[in-house]
Amino acid sequence: MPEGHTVHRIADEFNRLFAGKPVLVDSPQGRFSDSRLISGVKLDKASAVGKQMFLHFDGGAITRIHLGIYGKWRFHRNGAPEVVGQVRARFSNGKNVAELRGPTICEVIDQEQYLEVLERLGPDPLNPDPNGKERERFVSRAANSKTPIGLLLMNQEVISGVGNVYRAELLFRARVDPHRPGNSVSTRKLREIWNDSVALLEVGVKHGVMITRDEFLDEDPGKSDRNFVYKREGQKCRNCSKKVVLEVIGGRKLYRCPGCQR
DNA sequence: TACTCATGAGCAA
DNA sequence: TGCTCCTGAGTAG
Repeated sequence: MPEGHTVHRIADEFNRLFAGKPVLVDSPQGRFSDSRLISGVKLDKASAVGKQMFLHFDGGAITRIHLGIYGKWRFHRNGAPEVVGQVRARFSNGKNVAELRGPTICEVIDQEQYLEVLERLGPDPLNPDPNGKERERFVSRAANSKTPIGLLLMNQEVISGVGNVYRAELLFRARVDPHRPGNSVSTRKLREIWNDSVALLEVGVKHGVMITRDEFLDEDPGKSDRNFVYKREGQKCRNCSKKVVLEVIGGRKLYRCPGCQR
């Protein structure tokens, strides 16, 4: 499930399995011809910003990967199995293998292009923010926009790493109507949303699933009990018993409680 | 087996 | 706003 927490977990796994050694890279499907530029080169480290992962290779080349809605990674820790299906890219060091399927973006870029990508991305709640500067970047961008807060949270230039599930859950937890323009939400409330996103995404990194109900933050209760409103249209709100509604905003499904989020 | 849907985002109109 | 990219899981029959 590729919201930001997944991408950070994958970057961590890449660092564990591949960092510090040469990596062989190929493209069984043939659609990642840039693989020849990095195959056999040492991987310095993997990093993640929002929903994008970057593999930094010795010599400066960087592989940028964005899973999009379909993309998936599969890791094998005991050698390379036979390729099954459409594998865009395969990373291997003899012992460990990572297979990438269906990404929106898989390309090799240079330092300059890397900085351009970072420039466009908003603050990531999962990255260190010792002085609160990243939080204030988010607050400032949201508080100066007339765009509905429900759309702002999906905009990776405003906050990176939040997707459709966390968007719905963060707004429910903050009791904010997704239709409210960003500039009508108090900065105090925006800070609360940011702080909550940090907490929830960290739980997501820990468990590998998106748990948003306080009573289950330490243990996954299973798919049907993890969330307040996401994919619960027509069911009773867990807080006020009104029925959760589903509407489409910006082409994406938005779940909210009409009782709690006025 | 066939069909529908999805955690994303760029682009044209 | 709607279309498109592209893959796989879930579901209906």
